[in-house]
Amino acid sequence: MSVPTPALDGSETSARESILDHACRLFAEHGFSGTSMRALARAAQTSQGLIHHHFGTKSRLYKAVRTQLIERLANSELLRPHVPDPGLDPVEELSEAMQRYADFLEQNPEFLRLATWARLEGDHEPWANHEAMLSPMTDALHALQDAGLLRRDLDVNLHMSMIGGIVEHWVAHRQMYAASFAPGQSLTSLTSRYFAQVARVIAHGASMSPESP
Amino acid sequence: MSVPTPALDGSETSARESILDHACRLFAEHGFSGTSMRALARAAQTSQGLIHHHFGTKSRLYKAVRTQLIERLANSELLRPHVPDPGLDPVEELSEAMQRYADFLEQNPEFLRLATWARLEGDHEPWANHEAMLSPMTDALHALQDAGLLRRDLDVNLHMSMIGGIVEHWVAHRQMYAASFAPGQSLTSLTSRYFAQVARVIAHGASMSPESP
DNA sequence: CTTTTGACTGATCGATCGGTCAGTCCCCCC
DNA sequence: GGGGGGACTGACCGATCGATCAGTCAAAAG
Repeated sequence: MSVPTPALDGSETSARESILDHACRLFAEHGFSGTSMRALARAAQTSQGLIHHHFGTKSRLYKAVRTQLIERLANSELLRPHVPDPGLDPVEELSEAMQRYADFLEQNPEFLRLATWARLEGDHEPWANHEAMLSPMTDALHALQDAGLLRRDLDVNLHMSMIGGIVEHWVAHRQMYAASFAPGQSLTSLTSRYFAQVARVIAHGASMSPESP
Repeated sequence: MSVPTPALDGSETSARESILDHACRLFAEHGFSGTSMRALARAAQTSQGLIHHHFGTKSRLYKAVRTQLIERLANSELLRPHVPDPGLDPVEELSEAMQRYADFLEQNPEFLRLATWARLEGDHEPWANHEAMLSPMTDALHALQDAGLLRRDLDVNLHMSMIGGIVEHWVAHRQMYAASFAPGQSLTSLTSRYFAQVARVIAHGASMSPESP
């Protein structure tokens, strides 16, 4: 157990970590049943037996990949408390929050893909502690309600689901959308245009409306 | 070619159609690489050789499934022009439009799943004629803009992407969301609550605002 | 009748799958 | 020096993969 070949001051990646990284990439790319242990061994430049030596079965390796990914998320700056710029417009604030989430998903593309594979493949294992992950965001929305910046007749959980869904859906489908109605255009500029418009609509629609029913 | 065993007045499904239907179900359930020809033959109560006799390779069968699904979509009531209820509030109108889309996706669960599998598996074949599919909806949104019911500074394509993304994301993730923050609650009632709230926010935020910038 | 055509089956192919295992190597401890 | 333990390899196992093929059978064509 413990660290295999006590790690050369951690500067060099061990074979175990290399396997884990390549497994993450391949599982995200081709899914569980689409990734073979032989292909993984070839990618990680090791033998197939060594993978079983370190992780046992393919399913256990898959769980190890998921566990590592959850840890990466827990330590990411995405979940660190965010101090909002006080001089920022609520619309810009929402737009930048969505952009931050989108940036994280872009820079960690395995996240969305692996979560989607898992959902399709009926993997109902605990992917992450959703409540702990989302609670800071729900707290922030509740604070907005208390501050009179968010309509009180809105269910915070549903509102957060909507915003998160918009971001995830865009990141997953942006290439298709860009090719469909903005060919040749920069993907990042289209993305910022998208979030700016979405934030404008949502922030206006969800703010304390001047016309109360 | 033509019809295998001229079809008993079409009342009984031929073996070929049975294979196609079961293939659609299995591909949607387990994906392309997760579905074996043997499992399909077992499900369709036929032999593996017959599948190859009718469809050639597994890939060709997959394409046949997709083609059949596209035809089903083209003939569905979803793409038939919808006459809006003139006495309906814009918020209710939007809410019901989203609910209609969600109902279609619920009643044809293979659609969303197969499209998601295809996207993950890097299937860049033409899934459907997107422009033809979405043009009636973009036309409707343009009409709303001309009628002064939709802000003119909104890109119609982006707005439609947002609404469609919200619906698709909800249908795909509703069980997870329901289990997360509404356990034991009816899924349909939560869904209608969700679309009602989302429509309220979007319709207010996207309508000609009393406060113009 | 005979011939032909196409749906259909079951056995079988080579390749690849996940997983196992004996054996080698090398570092560490006594 | 010697022995124990974990990293690591390559050959190998039975099972399953997609695909093929000879052959059966019934209906249509001649």
